[in-house]
Amino acid sequence: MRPTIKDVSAMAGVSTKTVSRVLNKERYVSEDTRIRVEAAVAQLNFRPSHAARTLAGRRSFQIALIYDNHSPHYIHQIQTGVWNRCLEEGVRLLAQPCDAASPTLAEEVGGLIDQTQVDGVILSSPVTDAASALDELERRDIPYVRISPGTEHGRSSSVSMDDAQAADEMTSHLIALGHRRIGFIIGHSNHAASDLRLYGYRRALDRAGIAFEPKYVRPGLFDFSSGEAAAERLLDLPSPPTAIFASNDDMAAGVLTVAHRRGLSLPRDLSVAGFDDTALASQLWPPLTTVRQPTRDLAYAAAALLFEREEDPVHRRLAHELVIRASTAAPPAA
Amino acid sequence: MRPTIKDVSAMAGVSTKTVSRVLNKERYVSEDTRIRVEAAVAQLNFRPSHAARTLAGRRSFQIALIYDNHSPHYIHQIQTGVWNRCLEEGVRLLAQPCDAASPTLAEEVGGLIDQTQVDGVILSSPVTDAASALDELERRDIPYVRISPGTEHGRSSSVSMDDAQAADEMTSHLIALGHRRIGFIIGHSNHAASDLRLYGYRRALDRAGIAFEPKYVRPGLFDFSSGEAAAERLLDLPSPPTAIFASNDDMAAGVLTVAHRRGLSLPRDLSVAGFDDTALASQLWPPLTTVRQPTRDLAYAAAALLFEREEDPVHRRLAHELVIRASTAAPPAA
DNA sequence: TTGTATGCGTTATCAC
DNA sequence: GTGATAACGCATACAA
Repeated sequence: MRPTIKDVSAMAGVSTKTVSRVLNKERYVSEDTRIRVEAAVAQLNFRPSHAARTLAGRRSFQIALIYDNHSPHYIHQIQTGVWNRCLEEGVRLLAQPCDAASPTLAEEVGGLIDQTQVDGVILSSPVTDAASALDELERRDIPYVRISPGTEHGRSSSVSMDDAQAADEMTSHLIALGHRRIGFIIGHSNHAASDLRLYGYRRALDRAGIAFEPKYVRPGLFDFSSGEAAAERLLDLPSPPTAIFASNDDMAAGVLTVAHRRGLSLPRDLSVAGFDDTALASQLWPPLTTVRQPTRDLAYAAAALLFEREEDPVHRRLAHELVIRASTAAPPAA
Repeated sequence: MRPTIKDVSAMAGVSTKTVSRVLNKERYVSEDTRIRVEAAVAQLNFRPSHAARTLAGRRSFQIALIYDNHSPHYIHQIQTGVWNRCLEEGVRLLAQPCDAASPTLAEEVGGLIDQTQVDGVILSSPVTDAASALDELERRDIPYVRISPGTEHGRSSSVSMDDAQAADEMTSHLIALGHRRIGFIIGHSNHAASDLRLYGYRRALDRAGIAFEPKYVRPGLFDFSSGEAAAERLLDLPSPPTAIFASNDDMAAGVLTVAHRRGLSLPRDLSVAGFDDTALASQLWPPLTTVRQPTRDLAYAAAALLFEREEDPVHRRLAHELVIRASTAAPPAA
């Protein structure tokens, strides 16, 4: 049989309450008894039952990570970051994939909380913006943190990077190389980051005194084929761009494919840049110039916020990092 | 306050035990009372507490997925497959990343079981082969299923694809195209699939009457750079291969990169094939010829096995599917 | 600093 | 078919 607190208390010669005190690191336990209890715990290889603790106390030692994202890499980064913090905290992680657009999302979230009584919830984009789900969490008064929310930044604790600034820097980098006709492929409209990245692109052009030309901007869906389609349109223009900046790397891969098909030599004939959303960049040929995103760190920070229950309702980590790789070059002399 | 069974029983005018019976779909409940109870449950939006059920009963309505794999895509497929089955079963999924080589793995697994009392465990490769972890599971007599185990296939229920057959078919395909000098890059030695794939390659050569040449076979580590290194060596040979078959797509991407660097025109000068382990294939240029793997389906089947508690101790799903894309071609006339 | 009595929300046992 | 009552393993309130 699994040992219980009773077994431990018997072996240590104290009451169960005292064992409980030691387990929960409460104060008012003499050094001496603490050591005896810990010895008994180790000897019996005792591990408290989460179920019993949940039922009797107010903690379940579990949190849930709710996500809906099509990029395995993104999810993996998020999970890893959150998990690392959970490990430090001795808390288990419940994986909760979902459809952010589902009409039953709120009910699913409510059910999750009621059944599991998790101590907190982490939402990753784009579930961050499902208002009905947030309502449900708040109704139950359960702590939650959002990663890269697109709306209502003030509504809860959240972490995010500065997408506009990152896009601005990448665009500025391309301008510094001599590019003047810079194509841009927008991300999926359900991600707020898409707008911010476009804004950063425009801001950099403005500052450099380059006119914004709508024809150089194409919509995309964050996937490979929309990147292909956008690239076809851009390269068909009478005076095509000498550089294309895609809002993520799946789309950038689409751009590369089109360039290859057209026999363009990269990066001589065309520079391709992108956000490294899925870590695909280094495996493409040529390797992409990308904005590397600190997704894992953001996720870790989100979990940290959850456990620390910081008072500050809005805690934004503005993090970005520009990584320049080999595939950008000055535009052709022409 | 959250409603409890008591609230439901009061509203339905029955005892708590009867409510419990309905909740657990036990027999011996009259149609009439069942309907009344279900109405009360719906009305109150009642959801039983997992913690209480775990404590009182013998089920926790949670299973754990233990994994250690560096490929986000692989993990994502596994999680998705398992999750889908859990959803049907009304069971929650605990994510448990780990280091399969850690000396404390067994202890971690034991702790997981003791604390959470999960109803079952799913292990994905390569954690499937950590004997100490399996010992721990068996000591606690908890059901578990392994996905693509490398060793001791008879030890537990497991699901896996037929790697040898798949590699055989791909190799045969290349031979049918006219290739005679076919390079092969082996996978990481800690994955049993690596050996099986090599075996399938050899078997196809044998059947076609082509001599096995060790110089055409290079070791790899399932990552991009080991694929690069192997390709360099293969293409440096006096009479280099006209096709290279890599044991996964990360390595195949490395091969492509080397080919591009050397100015080879693909697939005219070189055919490249691989196992589609990370779903990278379609995003490379040119797209790879790959063996597509039914990872998600395997994971779903694993979870199904867990819930069905099939008697058959060894249940191998032999599944594979060969997908031919545009990038293989007959070898150069030379 | 430590111990005792009580209850968390559900299932199990055994009676009716 | 249904219900009373005792667990389950721990934390809480309160007492000592």
